[in-house]
Amino acid sequence: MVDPEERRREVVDAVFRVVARGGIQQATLRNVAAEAGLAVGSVRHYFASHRELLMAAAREMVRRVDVRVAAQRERRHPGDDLCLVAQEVVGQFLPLDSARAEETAVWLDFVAAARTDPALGEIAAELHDGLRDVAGRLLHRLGVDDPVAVEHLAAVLDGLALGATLHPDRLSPDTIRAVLHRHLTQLPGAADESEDPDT
Amino acid sequence: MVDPEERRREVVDAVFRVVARGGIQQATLRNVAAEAGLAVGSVRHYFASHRELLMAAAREMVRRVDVRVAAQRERRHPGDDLCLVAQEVVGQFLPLDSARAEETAVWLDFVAAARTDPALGEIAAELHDGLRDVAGRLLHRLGVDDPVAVEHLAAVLDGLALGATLHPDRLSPDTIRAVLHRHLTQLPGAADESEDPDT
DNA sequence: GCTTTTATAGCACGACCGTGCTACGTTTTA
DNA sequence: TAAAACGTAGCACGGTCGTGCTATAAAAGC
Repeated sequence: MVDPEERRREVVDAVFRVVARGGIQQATLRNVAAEAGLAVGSVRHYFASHRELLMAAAREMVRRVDVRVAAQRERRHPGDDLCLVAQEVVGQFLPLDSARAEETAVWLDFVAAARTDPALGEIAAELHDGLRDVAGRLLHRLGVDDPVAVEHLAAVLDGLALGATLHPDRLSPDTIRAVLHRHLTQLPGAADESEDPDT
Repeated sequence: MVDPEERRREVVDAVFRVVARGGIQQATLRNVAAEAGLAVGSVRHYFASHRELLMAAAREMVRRVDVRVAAQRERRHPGDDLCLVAQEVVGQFLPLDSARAEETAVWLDFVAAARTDPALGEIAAELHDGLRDVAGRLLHRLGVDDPVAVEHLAAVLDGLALGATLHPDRLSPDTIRAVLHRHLTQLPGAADESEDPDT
């Protein structure tokens, strides 16, 4: 009758809502089941354990980011201003609207939990690698190939996400955009051509 | 004959160790008491409730950062290379050695928890304001007064702390220093800082 | 038809939690 | 010296948690 795949997604969505509202420690089976409108036993029919539920949610987070990056890659055009494109791409990871603010909040809780949870840590590492990959590709297109620059940009993105999630009143979307613009326009070697003929 | 002040500090230290090892959700009264070598009732003699214990720990975190900043301010000399001084000051907030790595890990858990805990949130806001204050003062000394630059530097610091805490194997202290150096030497409007101590 | 699998729900157990309360030496005070 | 305060410890209660297990109705397969 019901698509198991969809039920799982519904439950994972419930996890996201619960975590966004009350933190990851509130993501108990009972709370998630109530949020999803199910009984605890029903949730456990789809997720064998609490841990598995949380890992599924983490993986879904990774998937959503991947989808977003792919969509952004589709949308770009060769004639666009590279710097503007870059801002849009990295903006996908930042809480510039309420939907992404919620996602970022969940992200923060998960990565913090990942520090002391090896299983989650693996997934968090995937997330971070993905971010660095995007940053690296972006910088390469801008003519910057310094690996330090990649870490630099990644740090700015993480820092902005963290700051805006923790203190949204002091780090508005406009300020985020300003910092982003500042960072991208100050890249050295962006205008001149230090082309690498290896690719 | 024990100094109550010192007992409290010992217990708070135990909190830090427990959080660093297993995350903030492991900082239960029982775990902290065991780590401190006390009974639960004894801990509760100094901290009326679990919440109060955690808030005391958070406040102690703020205090330590303040102490560190003050100490750094003492140490600087007028003739020093401003950029190097800046790196040292700002490095006080980053996990460049194991002690600070532990502190940063605890910091991450606390600020993540602060998102959904108003009491902790207030303390976390203090922390963030302090960081921005230091960043602003530093940039001012370097001849930069752009408020966006302050947010930019603060974001880099937060991002580096987060990245190094979550993935210490991929973001080594050397890399952190490189990113920091990169950020500080690329500041626009900063006078050329190399070997000209008498300005 | 009948049987097997699936979806949903609920109960009960053991573990851990914060906390109110009491007990009992030891130190300080009057 | 008697009394009050302090430091330390522990018990017990009510609550929440994950989870093993069972029940039951609906769907799927034969």
